[in-house]
Amino acid sequence: MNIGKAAQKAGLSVKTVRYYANIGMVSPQRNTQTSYRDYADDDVAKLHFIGKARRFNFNIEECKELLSLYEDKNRTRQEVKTLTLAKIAEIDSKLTELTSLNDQLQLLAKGCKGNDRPDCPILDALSIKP
Amino acid sequence: MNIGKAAQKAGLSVKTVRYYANIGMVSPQRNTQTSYRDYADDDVAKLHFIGKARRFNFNIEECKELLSLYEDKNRTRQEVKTLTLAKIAEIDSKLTELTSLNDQLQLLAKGCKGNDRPDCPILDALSIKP
DNA sequence: GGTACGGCCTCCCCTTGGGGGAAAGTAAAG
DNA sequence: CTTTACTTTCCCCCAAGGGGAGGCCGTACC
Repeated sequence: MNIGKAAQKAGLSVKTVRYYANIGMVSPQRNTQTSYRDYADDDVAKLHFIGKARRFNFNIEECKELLSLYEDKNRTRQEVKTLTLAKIAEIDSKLTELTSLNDQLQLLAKGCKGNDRPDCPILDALSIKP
Repeated sequence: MNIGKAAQKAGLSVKTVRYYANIGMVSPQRNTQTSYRDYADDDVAKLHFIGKARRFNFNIEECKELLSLYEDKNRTRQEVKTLTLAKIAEIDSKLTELTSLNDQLQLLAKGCKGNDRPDCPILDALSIKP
């Protein structure tokens, strides 16, 4: 099937699917006459897999790894689990950082009356030297 | 003072400070002979302010707004507080998203024994169509 | 006076993960 | 046959700088 259909089936944009082809992540056959990309069901399954992994915050490089594990019948669960645990740790650290940021901003906002006076404790806080 | 000293005082890299000058966020005087940038204490204070706001996850455009409020003696607290609350909401939504992601990955990892068997519930989950 | 070293300048390419759009070929429908 | 929709390649764009080349500038040292 053509790229438009494949993209639609996989729930991705045509641009995205073409990008994945360009970086060699999902390489469809080519129609020798028109040079249109020709996606097999198997390709669409891969695209779908990648889309889901991306939504799980795996980046392109990690998606490539997962995909090669997905295609490798000799893979072990260990390899996949390691990648997943690393991703969890990464998200955890991001969560910690954002939570702390949120707390600090909440404190700032709380200290500010939000009226039309020109003095502002938020700006003051941003001005203080470390 | 030269850019190196200014960057050091503000806790930023020289590249970053030069970038801020290029986009017109902090525009130092120029030495007419050497064309070296010449940072006043006031410029350094602004750089410092920006650095802190960036660490609070404000992006460049938002930093520009905050900076203009910072420099505007007629500003109101309301404007600053509005920006801050918007940033809090943004971070909140990111937190929600990441938390949900984390939960789902935890579930996947828990369902996987992580041994050397080739079948893998994580990959299976990524393969399921929506 | 020369020279070695470090700081500064501009300019250009690189990053992530695609988006937007132009120019041109192709397919399907009226 | 013409219009419209789809596809192709190609190029530029985003944020927020990082890395490095090639060329001035200034100073410390011999």
